[in-house]
Amino acid sequence: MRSIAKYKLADRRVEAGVQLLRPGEPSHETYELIEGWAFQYALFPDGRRQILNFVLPGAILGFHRDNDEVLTYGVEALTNTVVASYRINASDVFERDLETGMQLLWLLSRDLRLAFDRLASVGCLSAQERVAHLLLELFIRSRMRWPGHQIEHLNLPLTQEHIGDATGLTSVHVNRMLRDLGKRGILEFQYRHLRILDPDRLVELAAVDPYVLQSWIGLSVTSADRLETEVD
Amino acid sequence: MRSIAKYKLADRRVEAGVQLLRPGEPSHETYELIEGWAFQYALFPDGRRQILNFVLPGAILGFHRDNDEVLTYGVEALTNTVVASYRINASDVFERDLETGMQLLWLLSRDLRLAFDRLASVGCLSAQERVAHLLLELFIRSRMRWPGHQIEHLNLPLTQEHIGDATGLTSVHVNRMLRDLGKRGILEFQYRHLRILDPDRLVELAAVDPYVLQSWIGLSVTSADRLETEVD
DNA sequence: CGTATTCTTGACCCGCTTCAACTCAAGTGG
DNA sequence: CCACTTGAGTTGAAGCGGGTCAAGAATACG
Repeated sequence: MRSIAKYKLADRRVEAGVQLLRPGEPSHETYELIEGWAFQYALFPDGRRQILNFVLPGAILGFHRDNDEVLTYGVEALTNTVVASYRINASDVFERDLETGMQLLWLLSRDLRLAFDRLASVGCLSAQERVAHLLLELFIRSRMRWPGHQIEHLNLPLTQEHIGDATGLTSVHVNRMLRDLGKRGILEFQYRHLRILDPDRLVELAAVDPYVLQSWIGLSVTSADRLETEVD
Repeated sequence: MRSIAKYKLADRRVEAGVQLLRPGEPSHETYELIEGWAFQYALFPDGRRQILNFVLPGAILGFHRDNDEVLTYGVEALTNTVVASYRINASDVFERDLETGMQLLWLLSRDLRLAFDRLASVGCLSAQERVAHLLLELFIRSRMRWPGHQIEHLNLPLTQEHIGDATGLTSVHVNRMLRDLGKRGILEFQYRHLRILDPDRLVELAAVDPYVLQSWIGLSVTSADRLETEVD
């Protein structure tokens, strides 16, 4: 993220559970997630919540064309995180700076893909398939982001309630599905710790098209590469 | 769409029901929808289909960063349409052309919002609310696009099966919900013809946050404005 | 330690699906 | 002009997947 760094204001530590952005507020600030996990969500009047996307480092949050645009969804820190603030909007970017624009375009197109995948999952699949689908997605994105860790073994900072809110299920039923998946020897998820037992059956159960899978891997790899340049 | 016009190859007539882009194929061509309706969809091995987005004129379809990228979703013409073909990719755009890049960024961010809205709807709402939500969205987008027509009266080229595939319901149950909505005096939808009977109750039933509604209106208006420049 | 989340499990219930039959409109060709 | 076809809409009956409610167990945390 070399190019966007020009617009940087400050780094900030944000604790788990804190609302980075709230729906209904005007978005004056644009954030980049530097460290940790967060998620974007939509809220309904009756209190129901839909998790729209889980956010890993490198993502840009709250970017809009106009600074006084009102946010229609929120962002909450899932773990303790570090975020960078920027003062930036679309006109700034494109008048001055191609590289940044291209990065934003790439990030947006990745998020759109992920949104489409989850929409397809929630709209078409059974409860068990949806849970499998989500965990597979997070496993792959996380693995590509931090390739150093042990195979088929991963810490996911999620409660079963988060999984429920992301898949359109109740946490009670998520629990049953996780238990089933364990009994069937496909995956285990306990104490925020995911272990893939049978990758092939997981991919099949999650009804993930080979091309979709490839695109997840591809986009995550590219994302990591891209972020490497951030260090220098 | 003045700036993107440089990359234009040809206009093409496409009949209703034709697949503009198929999942699994490499995407050599980028299209702009000029006239008519289309929709983007994901397909599962067992034949289930999720409609991801309904596409109105002005949208860019099949745009990717690499020309040999494989498509993970398809596009089908809903009515007879006219599309323009372009030979273009991300590197082209940004190395040469800011204005086009900005348009693409804007279109992508609009599509992401719509995807998030539908995801929230499918994940959280009841069958009746989902149907109301979808029809309200299409009503507003269509109305903003073609503002000339009669109030609260609109032609939507959808079957109940399309509504079902977009909302994650069966067409049978969509039928029952439409019937209910009619009896309750909220809206009528028959013979591809939508009539809003009680806008206020519709907005409330669809659980559309005022800010979301505002953003739909805002983005559609802006879209129309933007597209106006296409003519000159 | 005690307290608060989170997880787990069972019993019951309801919204939506499934299956199936029938209606209705719009062609199409003899 | 009517018989046949085809796709969409309509309605009912029965079953099931997932929700709801509730109570208890496990784990994290101060």
